[in-house]
Amino acid sequence: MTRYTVKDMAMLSGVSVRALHHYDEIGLLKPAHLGANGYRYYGREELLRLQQILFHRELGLPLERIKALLDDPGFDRVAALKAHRDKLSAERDRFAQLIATIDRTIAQLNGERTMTDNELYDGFSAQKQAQWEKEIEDRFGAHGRTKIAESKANFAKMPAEEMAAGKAEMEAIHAALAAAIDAGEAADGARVQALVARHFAWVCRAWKPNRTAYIGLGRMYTDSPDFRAVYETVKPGLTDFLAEAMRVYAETTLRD
Amino acid sequence: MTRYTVKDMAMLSGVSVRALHHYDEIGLLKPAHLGANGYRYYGREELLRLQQILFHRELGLPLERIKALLDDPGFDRVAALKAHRDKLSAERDRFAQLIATIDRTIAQLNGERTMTDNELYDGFSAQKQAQWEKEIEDRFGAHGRTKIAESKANFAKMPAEEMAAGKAEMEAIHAALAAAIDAGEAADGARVQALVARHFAWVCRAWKPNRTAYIGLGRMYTDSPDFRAVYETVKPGLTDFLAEAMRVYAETTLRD
DNA sequence: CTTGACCCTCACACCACGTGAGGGATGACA
DNA sequence: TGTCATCCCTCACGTGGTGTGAGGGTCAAG
Repeated sequence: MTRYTVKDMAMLSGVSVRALHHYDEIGLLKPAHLGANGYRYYGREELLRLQQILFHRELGLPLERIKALLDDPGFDRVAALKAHRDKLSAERDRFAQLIATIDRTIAQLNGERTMTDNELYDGFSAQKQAQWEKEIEDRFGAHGRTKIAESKANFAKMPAEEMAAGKAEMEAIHAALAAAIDAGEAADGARVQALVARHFAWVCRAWKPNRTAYIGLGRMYTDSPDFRAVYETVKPGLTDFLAEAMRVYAETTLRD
Repeated sequence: MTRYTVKDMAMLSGVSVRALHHYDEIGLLKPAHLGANGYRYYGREELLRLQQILFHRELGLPLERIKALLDDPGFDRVAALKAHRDKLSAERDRFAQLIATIDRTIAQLNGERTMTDNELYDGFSAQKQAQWEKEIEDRFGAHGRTKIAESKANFAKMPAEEMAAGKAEMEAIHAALAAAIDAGEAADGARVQALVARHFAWVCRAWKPNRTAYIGLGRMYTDSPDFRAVYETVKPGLTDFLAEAMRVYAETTLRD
């Protein structure tokens, strides 16, 4: 029977020895056996549990909740792992997207320098237009895919803590917009416009649109069945409401 | 002149009011003006800085470091973006690794489950599980406690005929290479080169490459995300280590 | 002039560990 | 048989980035 010491576990898993002590303290991961010397000895079962713990921790769940999850007798390991897999691959896609955006931004910064010297505005604007269109395609595809994957999974059941930070922000905005609709607020009202500002800021993380671009994004929300499906599940009427609010925001605060 | 209160900033950025207070306290983000009433008022400048802060924070930088970065007058945007890019791609790779690990775990768990139902999977999963245990034993287990170098030497001497399947042989080589990395051995060292010879023999089962072809295979390992994900799951750094070892092997013992 | 939603400053609580002190156990080698 | 390095333990305080009040002032609308 394999017997791992704390150091072994630490090396195998990458967590610190102190963390393992902590997990023992709070009852999250107890050793299989305690030696007469007081040493902690773990087995294969504990190694697997630790792996589970780490996957959950990766997604930002508090240890207490992880404990509750793993100790739940109705806990399905494979299902949990598959859910993890989906979330991780969504996150990976988001990172890939951010990387692409950064690359383009760097290229743009470099291009801007030579542009001031050369004053080749035409080619630049055409290039930028193409770039922008491509960006929307990228963004659109990834966004829609992750969203649909999420709603296809048990979106309603998912605890708030399990949301990744960026997604949580988007969700928060959607929820606030839905609440605004419920409260009968107008799309051009101050509160809604503040939310749209937040939405704009969120979009700007990956891509900074000008006035027409932002309006175009809103129109894309309304015209695309995929997007519409997603938004309408959050709140009926949200799609058109948001697009209209975005139009107002763009026309009052953005430049072309 | 736009004037944002703490709440405005909080809503726009998604940060809590408390966090803004904290950022003020530590000098990371100070308000543009303080009202006679003591209220914090922020402007567009601060909003932009806050976005920068959040971007860095998302990558896990401590606030102190973010402050130092943003306050550095010689702050190079392009360099910062490139650093971002590197970190993001590292994160993306790490996610890819985790995904691969999850897939393997799921396969393992499924194997355990279907084992009772379907005997076809039985041999496969048992083999894989045994292999996994063996790898761990070799590196850290109570059996091979004598010394890593010893068990590795035995491993290296083990004739290929004793291996049940080609897959097992490959996995054994990977495990031994991982152990070599742990032992701090060099890619051009004798032991590692012996392992690469074994790897070369394995490759030759299906296809006999010449010098450049074998080097190219190594480069393919490093360049292909799929390959990289697999190798990095076995041991971080294994991909590049193996490729380098292959290059040395090819240049010293293969012809063109 | 009230009401409710803001704002402020303390100040203590929290999580998931890091860090170090002080001391025992183990095992390879001289 | 000692020696020395490397493990192991507990105890306990420190840290970062907030959350969560308490206690009290400010502001805009009705």
